Amino acid sequence: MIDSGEISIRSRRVAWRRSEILTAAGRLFAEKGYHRTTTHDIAAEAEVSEGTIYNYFSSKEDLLFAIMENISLSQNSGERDLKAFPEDPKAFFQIMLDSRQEFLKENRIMLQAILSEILVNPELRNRYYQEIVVPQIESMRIHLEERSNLGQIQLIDASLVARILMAIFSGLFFMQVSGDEVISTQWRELTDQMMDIFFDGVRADRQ
Amino acid sequence: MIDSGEISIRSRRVAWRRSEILTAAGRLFAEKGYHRTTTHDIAAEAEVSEGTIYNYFSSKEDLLFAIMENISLSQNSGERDLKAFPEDPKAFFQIMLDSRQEFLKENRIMLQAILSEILVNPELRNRYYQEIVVPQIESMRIHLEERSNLGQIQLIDASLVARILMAIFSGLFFMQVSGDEVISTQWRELTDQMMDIFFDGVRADRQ
Amino acid sequence: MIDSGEISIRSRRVAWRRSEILTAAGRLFAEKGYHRTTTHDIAAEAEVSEGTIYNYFSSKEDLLFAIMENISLSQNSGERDLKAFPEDPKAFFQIMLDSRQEFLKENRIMLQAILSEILVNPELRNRYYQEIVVPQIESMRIHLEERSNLGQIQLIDASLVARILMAIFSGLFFMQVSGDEVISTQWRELTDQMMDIFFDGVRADRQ
Amino acid sequence: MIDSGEISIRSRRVAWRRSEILTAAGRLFAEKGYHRTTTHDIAAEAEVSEGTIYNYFSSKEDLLFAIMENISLSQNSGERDLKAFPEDPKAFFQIMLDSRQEFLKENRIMLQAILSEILVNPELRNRYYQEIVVPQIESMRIHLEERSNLGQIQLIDASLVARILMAIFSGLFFMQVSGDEVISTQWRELTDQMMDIFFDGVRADRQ
DNA sequence: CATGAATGAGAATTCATTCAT
DNA sequence: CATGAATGAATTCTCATTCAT
Repeated sequence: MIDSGEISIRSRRVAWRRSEILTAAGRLFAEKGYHRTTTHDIAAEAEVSEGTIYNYFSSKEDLLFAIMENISLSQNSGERDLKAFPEDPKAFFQIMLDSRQEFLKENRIMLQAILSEILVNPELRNRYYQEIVVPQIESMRIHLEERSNLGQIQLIDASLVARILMAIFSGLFFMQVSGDEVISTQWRELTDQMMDIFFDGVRADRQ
Repeated sequence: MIDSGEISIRSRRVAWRRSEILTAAGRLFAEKGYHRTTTHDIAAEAEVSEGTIYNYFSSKEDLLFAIMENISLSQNSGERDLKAFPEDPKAFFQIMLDSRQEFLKENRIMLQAILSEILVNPELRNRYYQEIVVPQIESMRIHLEERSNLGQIQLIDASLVARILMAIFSGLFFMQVSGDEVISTQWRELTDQMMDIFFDGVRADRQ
Repeated sequence: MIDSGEISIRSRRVAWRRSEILTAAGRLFAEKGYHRTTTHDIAAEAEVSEGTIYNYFSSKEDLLFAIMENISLSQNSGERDLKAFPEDPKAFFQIMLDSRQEFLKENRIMLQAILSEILVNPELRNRYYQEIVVPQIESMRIHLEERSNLGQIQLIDASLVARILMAIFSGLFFMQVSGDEVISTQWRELTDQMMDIFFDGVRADRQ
Repeated sequence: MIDSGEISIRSRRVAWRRSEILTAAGRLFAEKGYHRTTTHDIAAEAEVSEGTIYNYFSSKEDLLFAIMENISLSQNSGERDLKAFPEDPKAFFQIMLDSRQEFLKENRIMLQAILSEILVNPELRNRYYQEIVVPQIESMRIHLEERSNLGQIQLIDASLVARILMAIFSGLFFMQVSGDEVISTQWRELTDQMMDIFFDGVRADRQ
């Protein structure tokens, strides 16, 4: 009993330390990039010694992978919410957009931290594509097909449309990270118009 | 005569060396990222000595900025082609998409090389946003407004729609770089559907 | 107990390492000059790795400043001895000369190490002038004025005479460093005559 | 005839270029020290190409030796003036002091440039001692002995007194270079008092 | 587990010198 | 002789990682 109690306390402390370090690393990676962040910086930010980092992570790169895993997990948990919102397709997409923007806002730090590395680290890139991008495309495709089957929308290849939507999401994120402030300040108008176009197009001679 | 001949030969060699080094750097940056590429690597790839690099660029980071400038320039020269294509709006956007995809394909190396750094290097990010993103959004907005004035399309805020289109472009690029192969292999179908949606929307109950 | 013991051992080792590195640097700087001494040399001489140097000093130049501080400190501690010797002015100056020659002999390495840099490093030069030269002139001036007030010597401007004496000291040191061996081998005779001249002058037709 | 004319012009240009480079080097060495001055700097200051420097000097260090030779020469030419001033010993030393201060002022750049290196470059130091210090001590000693033989002054060991005087000269120079401004601004008063002391001493109870 | 001093393998950058033109 | 591009060895400094305490 005493033992298990101690173990529990200890393991809780261990888990806490681990996440403390991870958060510190993510914060710094996002701020100045993976390569410009030193283990010394991380130790200072997490208020532990450099040696301690290596009791929880096998290497600096391991921190990146752990961050990725974190994102992957919260991504999936965020995804669940969507299952609940049905009926009006336009409203549905609006909510989906908002939910995703919300997610990006909450995880901006972590995402920005690893996006940079994804582009140049093949291992990480592959994990990202398999664990994040593919599931999202797939889940989007299924949604689209359901809507299509319900006769709410018409589309030829759901897989391609899913990719278009994904492109919009990542593109919007990337532009925000690059410094565009219009997107977030005029988010409501932007998504409204996007939905209008998505459902009705921009054609002028439309009845 | 002799003099101008010598000068010409020398300055041509100088220009050639510079671009040789820049290409080598871009190639390596794209391959393994800016930070994992050493000046030693670049020198070897460009078949010059390390010291020579510093006769042409003041620092390793300066190479990044030079690459950015290169992109910015070829971006603008690519842009000129578009001015020529008028009339049918759908055809116009198709051509624009193709032209951009072409550009991305040709400059993928260089773009991938700096995109990664853009996310974590504020100076570079700002230059990218100001020199590449802003002009593109602006030129897109103007196109859209012209079309709108001609009564070919209807839109509420051209500036927002321009951003949506830009988001699609960068998103498509980002996904391709991340490993998605569907986008490039099914490029024709994808853009066709995208244009259909953009002009007519996905609404099922449309006449 | 254990803790404080560990800390004490560790901090003692740290202090020792620091001075070990500093001594090694001083030795080499004196031997072949600041610029011809590499951090590699210093590490070898101090029997540590190059990296370790940077755990104790922020840069190679910082080693110079630390050496300067060392001199400044031992200079001041040497100065205290002088307060004790009163009465006969000639004896007093003799002792002062000896004490200073002693100091120079003991700190020759360190002094020679930085004298060279003082001439070309404005920052260091300023520190040297403010921390070493000015206090010495000042303390000398005060001595001279006391003696003058006691009626033991007569002088017009103590501040100028202090400078003359300082010039003699540094000049004697400089000449010794430059290779003159007569000064140190005939030190006793030299100071005797110097004192004779200082008190009675060289005029022949003196009674 | 034509040939010798050309040669003469050429050799004059050669000599001019050489001294141009030497002056530029001296200026820069004095300003920021030998090691902090690059051949690139010197070339720019002398308005020639880096390669040209090596047509006149075999190495960067050779420039130092050439500067030393320059000083040595102007030192000796300066010395000649002194031969002319006889009679009153006090006036003689005054003039000597002034003449030397004048020399230091004129050659400060060059002197400061190499003094720093003298302290850490054994080869240079030896040349300096043999070519500058020894002749000066010697010439001083001879003067002193002549005066002594004339019964104008009384001294025990002229060689030691010569060294004391030399120490004063170099000490005064060193202090000026170190930042002391009192010496040069109050030069007249300082030398007056120094001469008073040198001839009559500071003893108070003197008749 | 926690610490942080020590490590040493690089990394970017500099610079005196050479040499083809 | 003049040039200045090219060189590459040398140098300072960094930093992820280890390990004795």
